[in-house]
Amino acid sequence: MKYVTIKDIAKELNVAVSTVSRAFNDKYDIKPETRERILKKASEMGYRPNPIARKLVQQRSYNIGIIIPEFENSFFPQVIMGAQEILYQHNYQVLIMQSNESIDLEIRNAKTLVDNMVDGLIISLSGVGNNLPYYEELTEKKMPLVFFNRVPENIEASKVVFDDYKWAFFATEHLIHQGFKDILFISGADDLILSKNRRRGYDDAHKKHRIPTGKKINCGFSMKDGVQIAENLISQNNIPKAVLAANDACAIGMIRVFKDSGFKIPEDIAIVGFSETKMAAHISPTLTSVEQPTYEMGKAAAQLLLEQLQNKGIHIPQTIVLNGRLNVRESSVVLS
Amino acid sequence: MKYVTIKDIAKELNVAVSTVSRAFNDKYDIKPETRERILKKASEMGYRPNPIARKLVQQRSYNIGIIIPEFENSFFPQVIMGAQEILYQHNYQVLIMQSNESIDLEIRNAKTLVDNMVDGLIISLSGVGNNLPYYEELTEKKMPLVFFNRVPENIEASKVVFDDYKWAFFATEHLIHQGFKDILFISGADDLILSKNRRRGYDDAHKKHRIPTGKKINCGFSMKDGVQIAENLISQNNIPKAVLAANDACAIGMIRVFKDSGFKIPEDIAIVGFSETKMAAHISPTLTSVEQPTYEMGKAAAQLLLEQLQNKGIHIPQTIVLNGRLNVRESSVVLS
DNA sequence: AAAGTTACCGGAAACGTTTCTGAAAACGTT
DNA sequence: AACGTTTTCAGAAACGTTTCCGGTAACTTT
Repeated sequence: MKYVTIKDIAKELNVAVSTVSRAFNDKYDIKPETRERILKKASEMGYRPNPIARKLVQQRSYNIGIIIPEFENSFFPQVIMGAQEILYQHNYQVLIMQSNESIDLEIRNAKTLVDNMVDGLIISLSGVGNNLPYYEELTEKKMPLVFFNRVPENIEASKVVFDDYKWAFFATEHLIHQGFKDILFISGADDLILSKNRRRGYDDAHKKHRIPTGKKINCGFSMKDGVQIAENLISQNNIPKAVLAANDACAIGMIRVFKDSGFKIPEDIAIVGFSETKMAAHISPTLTSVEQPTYEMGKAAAQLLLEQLQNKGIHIPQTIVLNGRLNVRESSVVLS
Repeated sequence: MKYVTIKDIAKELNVAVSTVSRAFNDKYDIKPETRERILKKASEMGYRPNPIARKLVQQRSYNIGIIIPEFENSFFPQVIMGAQEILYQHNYQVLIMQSNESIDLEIRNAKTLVDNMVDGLIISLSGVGNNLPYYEELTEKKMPLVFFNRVPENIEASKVVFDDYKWAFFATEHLIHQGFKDILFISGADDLILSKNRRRGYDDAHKKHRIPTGKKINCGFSMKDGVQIAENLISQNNIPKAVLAANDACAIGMIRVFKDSGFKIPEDIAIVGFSETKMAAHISPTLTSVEQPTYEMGKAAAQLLLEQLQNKGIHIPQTIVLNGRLNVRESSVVLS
């Protein structure tokens, strides 16, 4: 590829490169006529400024990096759309990288983005481990950082989270109200705050209603995980009365296995999902699920980042907690 | 952010910057000992090479841009995963941008990526329009380009496509075999080759079995589109016996509307989807759908791009056609 | 021991910008 | 007409690399 540069224009018009540069950055002194002349010639020649060169001298890129664990579930894509909407409005470009649920890849992604001089980073963790020291380092170096959804516990950075405690509590209580006693709790890796909060919600709902809690299992957030767990339960002949699943994908995986094995849902086993996907309303039985404001989450994260970008230096980490909703459907309601 | 540079290392060790550079690019002459010395010091100081500076001088970035129309359906994310796998192996980074089904945004995305000196571009079109001249321009300027899935017709570039003709034909024939006559055809915008091919397949299947074709409708690829169409059909009281939908999202949207309105599927209306998603097997009724090798598509696109990157200059555009499979499920089979 | 090779490294230019410094030109003031 | 101000621009340094060119020192060869 051959690019037209500022020098080409300068030569063509017998002006200095600095003058051409000024024409494009109207904050400097330049006669309106020469400015017009340059802009006209530039567009004739098909000139486009080279952001790489600009980054190098300005030491900033107008790029924001977003790192997500996966994009098989529509959750993260939706968050990204929300963030993009806000960031585009402020002339930031968005670079997306996905870590495939691997902490190592996550760090590599973060480093590549930092090396490429992104002005800030929006991150959802693939897990908790040796990535945290690196993020500590970044905050010390004043790199603007916002975590969302899967956030670390002890890092001083802005965060956008969902009120997992509250809605795990409500979802559990809903199952209890429906008369279910032996409720299996499934959540993501134990070191995610998200999992801890849900677990507390689950526990407290049981406490409130003075019934003993059921079994607890950690797993990932994919359909495969749900399938795996359901198969294990069946082979151990240890079937709970109800399940609070890690997310919809997990729930749907379980539903399929149980249905295939002849269990009736919700009569034999009730199921509640999390992070409602579009599918919840379409599968059979329709799935009760906790709905999360994905789009809003992206917007909020972007806004927190913009704040940091604007007040360079002084920055008080904030945590925004978003509310949700429990959509009750067939998978958890026994008509009697 | 303060970065450690090659100069800092040079000063620290009393060597020239060129020597430090050589230490990192082992193709040059450098004494193994000094090389070790430099590498050791560099890692002590936490040096990381600045890709921006490197891009500027090398006029290449080791970045590949991928542009997709949307990522609500899992189709595109899966393709990306496939492409990433190959590209990572060859030390390329992947930058993902999504056009939100807008041609204008698509061009803006392409331009941003080109400005950022990506070495190549993998693209799936949001539509056909004034984006094509720009892609023509890019091919003339020797920018390596690979289109996939939604590809342009008259551009000399490598392409990876699905055998839409064949599988639209088979899917239609399947419906005919099941005894359905009045088959509605739904596909994406008419200017996509993909739509034309499917339409031909649909037409030819009818020709083969000597029955007249049904109505044809163009729409987008989202669930909303399916909902919209189904509602229209119902309000016009013009219900076909079967539907070949643009994709699973569209099919699922229709299924919901029809079910809510009291229609029985497949008895009252049979439905076949396209680009099978994970959901096909989980909704009720389970959805007959044409399965596409998404992951393979990404890999193939990446490989075609790598070829271009390697044989700089001479490059014969290739088109890879991938095969698929029809997964027959409840939504199209009437048990009698 | 002189000449020719080779191994290693320093210096500097280059990539395409921005931005600082200072100078010329135009203008206004007395 | 001399001076001060303002406007407009040219020149050059800088950002962090790579890479070309040339030079010195060491080693081979005769």
